Amino acid sequence: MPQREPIGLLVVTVRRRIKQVASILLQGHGISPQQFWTLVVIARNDGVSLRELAARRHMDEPTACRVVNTLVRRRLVRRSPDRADRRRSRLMLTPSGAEITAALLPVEEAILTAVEGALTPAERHAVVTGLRKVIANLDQFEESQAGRGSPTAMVV
Amino acid sequence: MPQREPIGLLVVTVRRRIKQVASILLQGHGISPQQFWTLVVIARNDGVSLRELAARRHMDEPTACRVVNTLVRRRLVRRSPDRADRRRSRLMLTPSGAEITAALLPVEEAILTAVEGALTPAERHAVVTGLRKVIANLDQFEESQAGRGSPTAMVV
DNA sequence: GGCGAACAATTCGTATAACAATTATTTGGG
DNA sequence: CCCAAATAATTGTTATACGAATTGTTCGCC
Repeated sequence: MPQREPIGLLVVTVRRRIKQVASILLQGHGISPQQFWTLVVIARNDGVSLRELAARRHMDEPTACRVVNTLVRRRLVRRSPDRADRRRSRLMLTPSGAEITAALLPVEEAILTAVEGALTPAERHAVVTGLRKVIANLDQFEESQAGRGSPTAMVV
Repeated sequence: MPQREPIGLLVVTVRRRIKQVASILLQGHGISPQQFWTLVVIARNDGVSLRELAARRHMDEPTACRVVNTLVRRRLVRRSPDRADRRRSRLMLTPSGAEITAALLPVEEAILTAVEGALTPAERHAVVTGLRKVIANLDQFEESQAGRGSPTAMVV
């Protein structure tokens, strides 16, 4: 009905639908969507740091840390200490993790198709560039609002 | 700079940024983004049912119910029994709720500008129609996968 | 070499939101 | 008229994710 449906609401809906589709496709695998995406990133980037993992999935580090914890507990992922930097640990799949993930890679493709399959390349491009512009605008807004309430703030 | 960044990831980022901007703009008002959106819907649709409220913000009913609970507890919203149907209750702002919401309506406008302000009408239209297409495609996929008891087909 | 800033990972608390199941009420068919 | 199905609201449980603060480590710089 609403002709002027805000982009924000559409975005919320898209996100929920993707998660639902992922849940359906993952049924019977004993893997949650969150765990699934984490496994895929590690499979494609063997030895990533937690930071990189979080950045690639656009989630924050505490969240990534907790998913990794559960995956480590389930023996699907292991942390290997980084010799060059002892703060860092490198994430990699265990053999059983690699096995499960290999079986799940088609799921990733299916999700991508379910999301973007109906768009022509031009439509897809328009959506991507549009959303990037939205993100840039929101970032700019946040920067312009930064530092409010700070006693040392003097810049207008 | 991934050239083929999936729409799913962009959507996640947009959503988080919107929430962050809303949080910034709501600082000092003692209102969470979730509560804010709920108040705005009730202000614009006096006497809505919980169902309508949930549909308008694209959240499910239990979630809406809980937000309403906290708003009722804070004396910003009240439930008025519907005489025609005793299952239903009509949601409306209390005087203090109306006062607060009136002060917050500019915030809604600011958020909309922060999100969509950088887009030309054509860009905006491309994003909206593209995302609608994505949602339709995901819905279709879910239906084609039916066989699971999830009749929760809410509004689109 | 050592000290303070920056950084990686983590823990903690909490907000948000979905699905499942329950309760109370209304409605429609026989 | 009454019972079965549908409906509106709710509670219960769980997944997901963010912000703040902590800990251990490295780096910049004098």
